[in-house]
Amino acid sequence: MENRTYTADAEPGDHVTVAGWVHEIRDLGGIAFLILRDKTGKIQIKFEKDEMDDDLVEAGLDASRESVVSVTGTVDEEPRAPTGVEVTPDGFEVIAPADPELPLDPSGKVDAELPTRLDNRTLDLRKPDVQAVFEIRAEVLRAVREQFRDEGCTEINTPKIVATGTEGGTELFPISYFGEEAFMNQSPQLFKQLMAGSGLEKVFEIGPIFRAEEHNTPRHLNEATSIDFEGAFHDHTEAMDVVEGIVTAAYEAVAENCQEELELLDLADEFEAPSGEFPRLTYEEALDRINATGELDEMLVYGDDLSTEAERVLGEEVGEHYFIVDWPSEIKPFYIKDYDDDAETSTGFDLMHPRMELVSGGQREHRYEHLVEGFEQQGLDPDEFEYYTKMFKYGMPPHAGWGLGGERLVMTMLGLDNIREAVLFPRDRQRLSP
RNA sequence: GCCCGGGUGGUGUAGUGGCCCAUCAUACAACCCUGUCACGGUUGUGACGCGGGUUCAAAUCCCGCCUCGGGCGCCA
Repeated sequence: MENRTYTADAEPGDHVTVAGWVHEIRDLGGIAFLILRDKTGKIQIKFEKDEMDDDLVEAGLDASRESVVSVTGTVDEEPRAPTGVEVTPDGFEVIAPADPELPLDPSGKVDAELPTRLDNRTLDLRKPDVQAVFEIRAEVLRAVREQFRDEGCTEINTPKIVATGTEGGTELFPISYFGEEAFMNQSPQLFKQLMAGSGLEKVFEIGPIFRAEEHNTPRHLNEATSIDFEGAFHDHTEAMDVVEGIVTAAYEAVAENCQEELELLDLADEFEAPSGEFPRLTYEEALDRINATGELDEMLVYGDDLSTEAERVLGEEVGEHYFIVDWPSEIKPFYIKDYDDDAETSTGFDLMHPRMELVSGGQREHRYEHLVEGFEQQGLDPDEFEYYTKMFKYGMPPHAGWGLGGERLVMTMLGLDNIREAVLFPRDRQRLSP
């Protein structure tokens, strides 16, 4: 739109055209105010009934809330106006009227529940605090990319339509691929490993992953954004160094570049980037600390996986991001390498936020025979994964990597109650549209 | 997959057998009001998820269905 001025840029003395949505109309009788909202904020438009053209006043006051309008007029300094300036219009046009009956209230006077908000995401995202979440999400992704690039990683994009599942375990969405059975990929795991063995060596991918699990919780999605890393000649401790850098960079970028958004979310005072070095608890230390709290009905013993409750208890105990390392091999996937001097202990690790798991990773099994053996022990047919395993015959370096849940990162960073708030159009057990 | 708990005007709610042709807020409509900033005031509009059952009487109790949220498992 030519000659459009953002409301935030309207200076006293200017003659401007502002365009946006009708936020509210307050009619006081002889004088009325229309509050116009755009991406940058709000501005007050003044209608003085005795002193202005009747048609202009009528057009302005007849506009329904959330209609898109453009207003041309003079900007004046006005201490009584909410932003200190107001526009006296000489032109007013309704560009796109809004039905007076709105499915939710973008002015935020009346709350709407999450399903209502998600059904009407466009209107929901007219609320500044909702916008702030997605501005921050964008900044997180930008900072993560920059940090990876600074570390010499190459961004890759791998197929989301695949012939076979990644590593077994989670359920996959089946699709028909020209009549052939195919699946939506649950993880870029196998492909990024193949690239770690290529000349690219250090790669990352930010992309969707699909999981057909019928869970129904505030921290699961069936389509999520995974931030993945894989590095050749990395061991698991070096991979943990990388994830520390990534998570810290994301927090620092938000602290530095998103003050306005943090204020909208009432987080400006408390928001703090982590130190950059997360405690690395061994699995056994984690068990001891959980058991020491006495909060669990039953003491955990070696070999137990950590239940949701155990994770919560440990999170409260540690109070910051932390790693759990040195898991028993039996409860970590076969493609994660065991220690060379201790076949019972895995190099797998998890990065935890006090509220939930954020990352899982480890050093990969790069030895061809061990890998094929692992497939067989899992009851998987190595032939189906031949496209993958065969590359381990042609010089596959030791490598390590991890996957970080993008929405979980944003959710825990901002203290969101529900992961769906961190996605524009979430896909969950109940929701396939919009 | 197993287990809980919900669905009342457009939105968010009150109401757990008769006091309910259903409360309040917001919205919408009309009128009054020249400095609002969640403007205020008066009047009005608008709802018990669907189907069946129990009862003299059902928003309220029972059954089925639809639908939503949550807990666990599992995971990012």
